Amino acid sequence: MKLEQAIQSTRFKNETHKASLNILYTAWWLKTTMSKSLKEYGLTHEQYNVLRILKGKYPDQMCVRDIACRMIEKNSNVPRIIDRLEIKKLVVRTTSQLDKRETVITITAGGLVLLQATTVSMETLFDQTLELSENDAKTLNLLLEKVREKES
Amino acid sequence: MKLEQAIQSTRFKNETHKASLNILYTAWWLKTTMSKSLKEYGLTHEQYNVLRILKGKYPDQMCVRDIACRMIEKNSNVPRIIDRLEIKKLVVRTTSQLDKRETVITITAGGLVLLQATTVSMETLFDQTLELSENDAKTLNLLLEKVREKES
DNA sequence: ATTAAATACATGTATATACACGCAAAATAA
DNA sequence: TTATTTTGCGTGTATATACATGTATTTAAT
Repeated sequence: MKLEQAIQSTRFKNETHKASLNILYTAWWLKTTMSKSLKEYGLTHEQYNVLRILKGKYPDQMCVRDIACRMIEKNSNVPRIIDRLEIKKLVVRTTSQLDKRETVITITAGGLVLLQATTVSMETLFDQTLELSENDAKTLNLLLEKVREKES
Repeated sequence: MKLEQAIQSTRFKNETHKASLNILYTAWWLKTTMSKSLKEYGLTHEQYNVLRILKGKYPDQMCVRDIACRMIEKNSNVPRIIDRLEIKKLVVRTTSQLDKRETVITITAGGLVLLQATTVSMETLFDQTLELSENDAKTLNLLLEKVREKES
């Protein structure tokens, strides 16, 4: 679907303005599409992101700050996402003995199993849903980084 | 900043996978950047979106459903966003006489003035922050629509 | 005409986002 | 060593997101 149909608007100041709305809309669409699959595993988008980050360092533990700075959405309230993962026994919280201010998080065996299944489902989704050639994707990545060039 | 630095990850399955994360991160960045400016006017991202939609039809009124289907994020809870705009006297709610189920919304004179100032600020932000040529933006728009080709 | 179904909106719940504040521990300065 | 600042995390508040449910009104079916 074209952006014009999606948000029922045809008046854009210029192509850059349209691109901004297009990025926001595409991200919403992508998040929604992913969330539908994640729901089958009882995970939210943010919970999945935290589990993936933990797996990236596994079997090492990570503190909350390290997880937070790797999140896609930087203002995520990581302690509260961990609360929910802990209730589901997907991660374990411990106080660091080296620095007692730090809470260190470990993904559990159950967390790893669930994550593995979920990741397969996500990769299938990307392969089957995103109609991008490797070259198109490369161009897209370059352009998105241009958008953020003046990143603060 | 490159995506790799932003989310401190270098392991992407392929360029398409990286592009997905890049879209999500860029949208977050864009929303955050806009929100900083919007805050000066006491508006959130979603409130600004609703006001712009209302102005697009002004002086006509719009019902909640019409506003909702024009939102960038489709699952927005429009009645509650309108609650907050109404408190700030930026919009007025009335029950439609033609169909008493419908609530019709009108942007107020105050709403129009605030929106005008905010829109100028947003356009300045786009012009000064987004480093995209008209051609780059066009390519980006094409690629994003390719991403959503299999939109449900 | 009466009943059933659909529609438009409001409201409730759980989670997330954005941001502020507070506490305890650690690092630094005096 | 003591005092000050910084850091890491938890928690609180307002708003938003995602979804389910409730209520009134309209439309359609019988």
